[in-house]
Amino acid sequence: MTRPQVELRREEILDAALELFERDGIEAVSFRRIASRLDCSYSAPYRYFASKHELLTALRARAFRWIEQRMVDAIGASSSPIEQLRMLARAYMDAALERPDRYALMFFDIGDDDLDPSPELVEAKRAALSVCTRVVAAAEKAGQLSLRVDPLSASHLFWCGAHGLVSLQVGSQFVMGRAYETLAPMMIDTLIAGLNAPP
Amino acid sequence: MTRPQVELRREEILDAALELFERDGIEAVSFRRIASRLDCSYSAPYRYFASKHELLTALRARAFRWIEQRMVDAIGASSSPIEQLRMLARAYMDAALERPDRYALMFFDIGDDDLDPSPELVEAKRAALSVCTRVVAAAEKAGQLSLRVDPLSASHLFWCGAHGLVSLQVGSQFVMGRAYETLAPMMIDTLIAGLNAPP
DNA sequence: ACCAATTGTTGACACTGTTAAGTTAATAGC
DNA sequence: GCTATTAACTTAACAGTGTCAACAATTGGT
Repeated sequence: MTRPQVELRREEILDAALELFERDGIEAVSFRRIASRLDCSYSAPYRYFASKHELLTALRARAFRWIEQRMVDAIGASSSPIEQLRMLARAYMDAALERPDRYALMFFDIGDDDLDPSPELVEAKRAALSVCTRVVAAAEKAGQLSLRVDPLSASHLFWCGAHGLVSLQVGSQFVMGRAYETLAPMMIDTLIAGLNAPP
Repeated sequence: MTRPQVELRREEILDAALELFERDGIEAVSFRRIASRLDCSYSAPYRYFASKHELLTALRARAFRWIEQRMVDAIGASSSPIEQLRMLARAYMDAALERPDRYALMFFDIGDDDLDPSPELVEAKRAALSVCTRVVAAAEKAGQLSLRVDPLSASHLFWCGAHGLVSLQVGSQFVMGRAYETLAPMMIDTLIAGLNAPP
């Protein structure tokens, strides 16, 4: 039986890791468990991932591509840029709350990420953020958003606002006195209004 | 030699845990290491903390009280509520970036926090958030902030905005095209402008 | 068929959180 | 003062973990 290529094997390992993660959370992801699911020895995955950190990093890159796709799908449903912006934000937050563990994996894993920046992960993050930047720029160009600041900064504000709200909500980590459902559009609308306001 | 009270011993253990944490990060915090620092056996701390999760939770509560104090100190430097709001936000973000590991401990530890909500931690979070809420309410009462929404919701938006920005910056987790130093006041000013804008 | 490189296996090391059983020290009742 | 009780602590052990080194099997090229 011919063995699959390296890339395929990597994907197999990531598939197994993802299954474990989605089912039983981050603590269930271990080389031993992955190996038993793949019917190989616990040390075999080391041929493809130098460390657990590297494996989780690859998993995180996947998650960023996933949420990017969710945003891309969402903006396809409308043609008005300002409406696209609202739907993009909504899609981002909904995705995060739909899979809180996945979202936590993406952001709540401050390890030794400074070393070994993983080009794949950096690129996945950049691509996801750029969806937001493009829509903001389009909204400005269409005259639907008269930005006080440059489009890139503005898109950062939207991303930060959405991320802040959603990451405080994930795992109901913070008890807020107002419901997420009302705060989510409130955040986006307030940022839009603030960017439209005269300096 | 008379042994100290239970509360004191708890604090001793937390002190040791904090030292390890501040010096070598979250991975250095283990019952074994704490015990060796306290010259007791590795199992002794279990008399005071039922699990590692409980110990980390107590550490997190400490961190929330710390950042609350930073905010309280900051608002004392001014008497204009709207200026207090700006300084509070600044103090919050500065504190977070000054001690990124501590900030990560506060927020990036999605464990089994739903079970066992730890009244101490909940109260510490509530107290910290209420500093922000009070200042926002004061600014509105003083006519310096004409809120489109209720003060509690508005304070949530500020908190989320600051948290979002700062938590993407912590550990330079996200490569943004604009510097944090310019984004931080931009976020606060945009939210203020958005809240002041007519509906 | 042989060699080299890739891939997989086993054993081991040094850790970890956690529990159970046993030991010592301090305290309270009389 | 002596004892009974309880609290504090220690040791041993279990079931895991990431990681590495030595070894075996398998593959592909010539």
